[in-house]
Amino acid sequence: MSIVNTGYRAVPEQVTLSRSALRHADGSAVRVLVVDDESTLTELLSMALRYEGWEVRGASNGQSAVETARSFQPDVVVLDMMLPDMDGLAVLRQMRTQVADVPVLFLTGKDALEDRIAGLTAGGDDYVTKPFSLEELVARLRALLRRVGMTAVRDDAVMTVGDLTLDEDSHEVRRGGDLIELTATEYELLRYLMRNAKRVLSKAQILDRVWRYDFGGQANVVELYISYLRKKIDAGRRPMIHTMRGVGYVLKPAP
Amino acid sequence: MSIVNTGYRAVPEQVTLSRSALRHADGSAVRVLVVDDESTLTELLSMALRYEGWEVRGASNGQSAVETARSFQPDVVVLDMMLPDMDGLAVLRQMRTQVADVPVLFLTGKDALEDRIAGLTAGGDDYVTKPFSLEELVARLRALLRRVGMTAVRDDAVMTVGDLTLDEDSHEVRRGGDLIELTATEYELLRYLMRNAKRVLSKAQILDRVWRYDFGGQANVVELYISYLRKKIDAGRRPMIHTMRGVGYVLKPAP
DNA sequence: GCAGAGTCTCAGAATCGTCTCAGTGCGCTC
DNA sequence: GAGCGCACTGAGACGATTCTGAGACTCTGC
Repeated sequence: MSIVNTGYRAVPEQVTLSRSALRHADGSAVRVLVVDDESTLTELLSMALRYEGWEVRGASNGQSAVETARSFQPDVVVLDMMLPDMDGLAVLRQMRTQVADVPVLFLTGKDALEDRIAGLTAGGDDYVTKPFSLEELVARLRALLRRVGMTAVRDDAVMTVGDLTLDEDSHEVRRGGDLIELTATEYELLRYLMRNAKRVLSKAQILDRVWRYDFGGQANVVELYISYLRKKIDAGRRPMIHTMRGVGYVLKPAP
Repeated sequence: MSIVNTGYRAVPEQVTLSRSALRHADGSAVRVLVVDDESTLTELLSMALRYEGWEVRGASNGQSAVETARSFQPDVVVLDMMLPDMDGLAVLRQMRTQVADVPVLFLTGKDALEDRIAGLTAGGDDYVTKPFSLEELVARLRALLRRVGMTAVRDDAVMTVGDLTLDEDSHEVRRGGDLIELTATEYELLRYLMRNAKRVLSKAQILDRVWRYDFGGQANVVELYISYLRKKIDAGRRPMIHTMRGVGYVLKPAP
């Protein structure tokens, strides 16, 4: 895990996000199969998804991916298109013979090859390009699971905190009825804050989840984007975003 | 233990805080593995954590850390990033092969090296920078354990003493429903007092637990912060913070 | 290739938190 | 009841953190 960087000092943090996991009707945890040959990425993903409360299994090549799919019977698969032994589409095809209709989230490199997977989203699958942010990846997975009807405990496309709502399907954000336009980064930051409403999040945590895993820039982007969000969401209203000096930020319903 | 600080004379102290330890369902104590090559720090930590009622094992290098992890099967690990033989992340990886999913609290030096650990909080692990205060470290450990579902005897994110409540997730403090804003130091001091409600704490004890272990300043900071806290918590109410002249302070429910 | 939007860096300004110092008050002991 | 210490608190210095404006750079769509 020599992945990322940037300079945040540790800061008193709550790392207590025991989030209520998305579940099967019978109460067992969601099962995710992660297939990637970069072991650091697989580790990072596994940790993040376990943290999400899900059960994770990993595979580093197409061969074992197919085998694991058979025995593990995952609810969703994260699949790198670039595997050493097999083409991603071949893996997909074989995997579907083992687990009919599993939704798949493809990981693709930057540009190129886009055409190879164009058409895939038509089948309900989806893809993200590397490097991605963990929040983005998790959001996509949740969307896939939602689509397959893994409705689960109160997992809705619409999130609400006080008079603030965020619709994951339409990307629409409203505060007290007013539509608010956000850029992609602002949106991701807000979603993360909302998913963890009333919980203090350190800048390090925010950076780790909302920014791409290879982000190497200045740490104060977080402050910057918090200030953008405030202008759009809190302007002229009871503030919902609060600074906890030396600790981090919290979003909570205005009193 | 030539670590610590400043000029409080030894003073009649209660060293009897047999606090109800966070436990496994079966009643056995929480197991913590502390890995650091500075033996003074390891000792300081071990004492503090045993005092917490936990079972502690120490290791001074990566090699033995991994071995100890295997045999000891800790519930949580405190791991210095700077070890003589191995990189902290390498230790983490090997340790995880021995004890799947143990949460880890990393210790890092000031800045620098930060790059090696960015991304870690994403998986639910956490870190503190040296020099830290013992209360902060313990709070983080408790948060990690809480997250892993080591729920145990009444260990909640919300603490209550009389009509005073403190929420460790949101950092929210209320007295009789009124929200009270505290600075970071005030908050830590209050948490310590609440964790030891009805117990007299000497200024030396408070200094040792709430201030960083290298604090070298004037001893009357404690008095100062107690007075800040009184203004915010006791103002105009039945006082909860009491001075025991020549002994220390107690926090207890207003009668 | 140009315009516009979005993202990020940098640096200065504003704000806030921490701690020291010193004076005052108050309780305890004799 | 007097005197001595301990405790409390106001003022202010200092340092750290956070905020924000200006601008560079990148990417996209036309």
